[in-house]
Amino acid sequence: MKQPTLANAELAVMELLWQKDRMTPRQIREQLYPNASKAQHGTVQRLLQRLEDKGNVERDSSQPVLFFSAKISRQTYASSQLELLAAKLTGGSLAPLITHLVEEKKISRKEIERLRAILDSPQSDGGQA
Amino acid sequence: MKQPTLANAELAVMELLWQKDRMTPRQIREQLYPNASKAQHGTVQRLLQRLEDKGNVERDSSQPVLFFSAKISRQTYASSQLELLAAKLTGGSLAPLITHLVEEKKISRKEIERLRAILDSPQSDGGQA
DNA sequence: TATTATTACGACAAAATGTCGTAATACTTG
DNA sequence: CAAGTATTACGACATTTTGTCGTAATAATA
Repeated sequence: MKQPTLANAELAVMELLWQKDRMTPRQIREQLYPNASKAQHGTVQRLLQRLEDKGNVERDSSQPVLFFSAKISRQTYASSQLELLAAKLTGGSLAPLITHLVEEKKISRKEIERLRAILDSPQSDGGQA
Repeated sequence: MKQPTLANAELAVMELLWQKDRMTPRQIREQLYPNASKAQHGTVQRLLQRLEDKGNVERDSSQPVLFFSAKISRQTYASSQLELLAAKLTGGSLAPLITHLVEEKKISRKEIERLRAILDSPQSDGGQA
């Protein structure tokens, strides 16, 4: 469950997969390297393989061509990174992080309203201690 | 203002400085490497220097011995990392991160109450758009 | 069956990280 | 004051991580 932090190039691949749901290595390469030089085929393959090793991506070999898709959603990844951050810096608690941003007025009123709405929603009544 | 992400060994030093306010390199070494071998003097010095370069730490040379102290508080650093995370993954917005955690019940009720309290506090009414 | 696309995988260069050694400086004490 | 010790600055590596590329093997297609 603890997602390792992804490097930039890896994240760029995930970004694509979060948008298009499933892509072939070729499609990914064309997006990442528009000037599609011959060499970059391997680069993409390499990144995909590493992402697969880390469990962020999964392949579908049932088709004539390979397809890759995100196994971890953007929000799942983002949240796990947030948990990681909290674990490393604030004993796992989010409150200190948010508090500081609020005090420094780094969060807009609109954003605060959104957060309030989230916390007031029904789902937020089921958390375990 | 954009704090670069600190590496583990660097963070370990910051951890000490966040607790003790100011320390000499020697004190830091004794904490980090209890079996104080001769070699580790330089390691600590190196870490301190890098942290200073990154602006996370500052030195006080006015005393007979050097003193280092955190220039960036834990919360400032933590929050800036949170902003970084949001910028990279959710277009700068915190709502999706929190939402997901709430939905997955990764946030305890107690924590939710704390967050509510924060967002309901007076300070949270001054944010810019 | 040639030709081309696809896939797997090894190899590297560059950068970041963690560690150590040493030379220079300051300090202490016999 | 001189010898020894602690302190500091800084350079040098070994390791890891990242980003990139090449090539050999396989599959698809004309």
